[in-house]
Amino acid sequence: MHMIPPHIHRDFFNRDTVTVARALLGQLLVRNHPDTKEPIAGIIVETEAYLGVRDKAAHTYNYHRTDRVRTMWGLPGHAYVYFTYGLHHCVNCTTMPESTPQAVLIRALQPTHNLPFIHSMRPKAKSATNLCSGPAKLTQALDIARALDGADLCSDQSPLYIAQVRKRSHSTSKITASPRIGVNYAQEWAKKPLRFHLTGNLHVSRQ
DNA sequence: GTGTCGATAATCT
DNA sequence: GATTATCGACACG
Repeated sequence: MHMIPPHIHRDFFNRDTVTVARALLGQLLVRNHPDTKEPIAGIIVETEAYLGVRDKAAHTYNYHRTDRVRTMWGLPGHAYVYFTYGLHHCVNCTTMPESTPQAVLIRALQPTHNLPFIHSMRPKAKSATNLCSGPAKLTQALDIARALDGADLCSDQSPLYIAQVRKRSHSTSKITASPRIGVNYAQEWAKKPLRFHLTGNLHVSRQ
């Protein structure tokens, strides 16, 4: 595509987590990778809110605090990257002030920048809408792993950051809310509408 | 298009 | 030793 807009301000993340999850839709996730001159990026089209110590689906439920989730307890606007299912990485944006361990999981991107790199990392993807249509697909596509845990999302010098495409108050597309994916163990928290996606977008993990 | 199932290892009990 | 904020392959039709 074309020029990448400026990086987002930390205040953006220092807000209610559901507000951030909705406001992130339409913004750009940008990866500065040492092996490629051009940034790799895509529009965020699907997110989930994880509401910290009282949310039974959150990694920080019941004040859980170990090395893995250290980043979630820190400042807003940082990448919380975790490894799961023995195979996959997923990336979150931390929200709320320090010591309020909440985050937004990025679940899908619409690729916009450096498509050759994305295709090289996802050689078996059968269609353009299958490149980044899931939380572990997009970390494969952008080569995001545990080494990026704690990266500052509010600097264009960072290996991973968010660029602000639209103003926080101005919505360009309709947003659909639905239950989060893969959290059936979380009892009453499994049904809450904490997943958000751009209505009708073809790059989401599911409609 | 749908559904089922195995892979695989860090993390926590 | 059990669990897991997933994916891709394969079987259907």
